[in-house]
Amino acid sequence: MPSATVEDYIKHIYLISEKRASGDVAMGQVAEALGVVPGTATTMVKALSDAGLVEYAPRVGVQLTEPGRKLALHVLRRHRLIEQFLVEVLGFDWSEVHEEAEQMEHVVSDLLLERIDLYLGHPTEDPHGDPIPSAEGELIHGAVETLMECPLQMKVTVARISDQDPEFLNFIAESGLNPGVTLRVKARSERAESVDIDLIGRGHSLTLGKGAAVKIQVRP
Amino acid sequence: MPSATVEDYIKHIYLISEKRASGDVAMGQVAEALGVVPGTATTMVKALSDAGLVEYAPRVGVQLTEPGRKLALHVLRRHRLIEQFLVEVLGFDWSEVHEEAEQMEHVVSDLLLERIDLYLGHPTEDPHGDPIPSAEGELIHGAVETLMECPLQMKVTVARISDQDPEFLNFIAESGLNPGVTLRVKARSERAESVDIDLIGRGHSLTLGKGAAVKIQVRP
DNA sequence: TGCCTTCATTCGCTGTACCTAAATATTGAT
DNA sequence: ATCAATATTTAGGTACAGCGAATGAAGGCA
Repeated sequence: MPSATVEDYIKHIYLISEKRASGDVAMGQVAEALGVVPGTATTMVKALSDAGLVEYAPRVGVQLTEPGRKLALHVLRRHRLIEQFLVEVLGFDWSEVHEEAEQMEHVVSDLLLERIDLYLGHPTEDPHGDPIPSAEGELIHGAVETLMECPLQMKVTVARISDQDPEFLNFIAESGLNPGVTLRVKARSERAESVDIDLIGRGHSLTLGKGAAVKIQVRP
Repeated sequence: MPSATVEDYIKHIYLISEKRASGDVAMGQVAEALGVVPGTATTMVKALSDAGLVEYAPRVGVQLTEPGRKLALHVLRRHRLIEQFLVEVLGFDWSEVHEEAEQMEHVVSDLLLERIDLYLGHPTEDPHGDPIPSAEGELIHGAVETLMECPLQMKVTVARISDQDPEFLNFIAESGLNPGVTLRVKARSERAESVDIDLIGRGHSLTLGKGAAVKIQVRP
């Protein structure tokens, strides 16, 4: 069984490459995501390569192999199902479940995971709107755009908040921007790096900076 | 925060000394319980001693200090609440929860633990009848006797099964000896090392060997 | 009494995962 | 085309938790 460290590396490499869309993930990114110095990441990634979980090209970057991708999705499934369970069943706030799930994802057995999945009725998304991979390693992620990209004036629904920082998530909740809420982007200013949005139903509007807006993903 | 290894050592030292009632726990027992070679146990116990969790007398044995006892009870609380949760909420069989809890007990936060406790309505016993220590480190264990000690013919209730082996627990369940069941010891044979018991209500009786009988604890 | 078995301890070594510091390669700017 | 800044790799070192073998103490028994 892979160690918790190996699972963390694979998971983060997956998450970065999912975001960046380009083939290779730079070692600097890996080190940064894992909170280790670059040298540590290099050593570890070489070990992952020996284990057949990644393909590693020195001074170019790293890329998951098929077994690596399978493992990443499995870890993500554990993480997201745990988060959903903590919120739905044990009354946790969505802003406080990430750290807890981060620990638990490395110890829950497949048996427990499937019981959780069953108990929750096979959910497809976690509390942040992130898709939950199936037990077979399939992942259906609806086409989403950030608030910086979506068409102006169109009625859209918040699908996903791509950040796990409790502070930020609390801010989102206080602003009424939880997944499921519908809104419209009224205006966008490139030079001010801000967007004006209108919360439909709620009748009030607010302005977000670019940094926050790119973390909020919506679908039509 | 203590490592999972430290928690395991402290927990097992507590469990052994609880059973044996004598002051010191021999190093051999510790090594055996942890599944390590004696040398490893010696090294680790010395480290625990430096950390103030145990009192260690070379060639005599080891004993928990007050902080050590606190930690042991805290770990046991985690373990037993998790077991109870898995059985009560997620429909696990009591014979299959031990291994799962063994892993989870090292990662659940205090916050999560108290939510579980609340969800279950502050249970005082786990599925095996083992008492659950309070958050403050108190442990109330009702006076119990094994089937080898309790008075003959007296109506007693199964309180606790002191074994975590799934095979044995399945046997207990199949025999209808789960905690809560009432029975009467009809006869005991010292030379055959066996006891005849009568399941009250169920109307049928069975014979157990000493090895099994000492693991079944009852109260009047 | 002295030996022998049992149990415990010490010692040297392994693997994992991390670090710092130094060396080297790449890239972008002049 | 060269050089400075940035990124990456190598080298050497630490802590933890384990193993196996050699060594040491303690009690039982001839």
